[in-house]
Amino acid sequence: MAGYISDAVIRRLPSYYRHLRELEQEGILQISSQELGERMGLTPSQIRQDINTFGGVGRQGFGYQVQALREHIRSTMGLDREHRMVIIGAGRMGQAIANYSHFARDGFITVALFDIDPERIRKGTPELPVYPAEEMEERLPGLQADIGVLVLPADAAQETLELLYRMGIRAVWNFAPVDLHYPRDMAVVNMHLSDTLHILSYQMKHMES
Amino acid sequence: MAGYISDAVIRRLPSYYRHLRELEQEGILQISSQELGERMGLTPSQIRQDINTFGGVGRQGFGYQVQALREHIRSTMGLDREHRMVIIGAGRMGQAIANYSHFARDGFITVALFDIDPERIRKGTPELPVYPAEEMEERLPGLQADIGVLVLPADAAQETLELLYRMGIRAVWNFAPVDLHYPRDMAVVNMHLSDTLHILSYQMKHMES
DNA sequence: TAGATTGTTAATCGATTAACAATC
DNA sequence: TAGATTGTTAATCGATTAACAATC
Repeated sequence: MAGYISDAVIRRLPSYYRHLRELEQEGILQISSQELGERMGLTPSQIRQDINTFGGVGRQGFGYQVQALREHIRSTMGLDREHRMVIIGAGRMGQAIANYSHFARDGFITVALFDIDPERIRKGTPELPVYPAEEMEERLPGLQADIGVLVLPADAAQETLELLYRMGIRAVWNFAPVDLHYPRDMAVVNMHLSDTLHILSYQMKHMES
Repeated sequence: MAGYISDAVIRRLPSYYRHLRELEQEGILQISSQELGERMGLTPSQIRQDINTFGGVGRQGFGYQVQALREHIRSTMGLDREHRMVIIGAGRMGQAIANYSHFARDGFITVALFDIDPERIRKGTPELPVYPAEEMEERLPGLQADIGVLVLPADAAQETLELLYRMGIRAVWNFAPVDLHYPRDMAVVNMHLSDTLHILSYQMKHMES
């Protein structure tokens, strides 16, 4: 009976995971909330609160075991199993995502891409096939994918999400610059590239020179 | 004298901008906080609070003028001027960012890429040159760039940021999976792809099936 | 044991929501 | 004018920080 974890904490989970992985690589075995806080830019108090909400494993007087904590967060995030992605849109960005090795390291493997452009379809390889978008219905069942990645024009995103849903896919990683509507039993996270660039622009403009 | 805008509001600015642009394309001239809230998934109350903190321009009894509001947000975010980006790392992802047309539409143009791989350097074109990383110091002044985009391995990101800073660049868009340290007169936003994928994984695992 | 650091409760802070008077 | 909807103040909610007793 894992307790409720607030959204704010969930958004920090990947950061914890990343920093603990770094610590592990540096050969650091245990760390206090004080030190971890300094590295992550959080207060020690918040570190302890966070770790407790997701079932932390600290030890008074010593701190936290780096490896144990990382393993715990890893399984909390469901990274202890493999995820199979299909990418809809095989342009430069779609191909870049398909080939980005960091995802594979965490168990996210791309099993296929889809596109409407014959040129892009021709560029598929046996390991990373690019199928015609019109074959999605017939191909998806065999691919056993659980994540759909939308890397296509904004106006095609909504209908594609709906098709993925009908085909049983319940998770979408959306790179199209639109906010999608989706059923409650679906998980969607957005990767709005332009949005973060716009925030950067804002910060540049309002900098304490 | 533009008042203080909280971080929470700043993070929503791009979303306002995106939705207002959509409304404009649909030919909608004015909208109430009620309707805009429905589209954006926010309460009318929050819409009004937000718009007021960034100097909104509503009219009692009618609502907000779509175009005027969009223009206002556009200039608030500093999108009324051109930004010149240099991309450090010309792999698939770096090239995908360089060629992503949406950024250009908002005035973010890529003026050059840098890389250490001769193969990638050779693939540069006159419009999108890929220079050797070792030439950064000599080339950057002439490029007149104001944004550095880091699309390189995590262990090279920090030193590259520092080099960019020395060369006068005060804004960094970071795709490397590390948290960087930077001076207070620098703006950095992170695009941690893996982080959002991990959040998706969490949500898949904890779904109300 | 004594010292250090967690786990946890209480206090504070900030952001969101509700309510309603102002006004177009 | 009457109706609608904003602008803004007050109430609520949630997240962060502070404090300290528990305990390794």
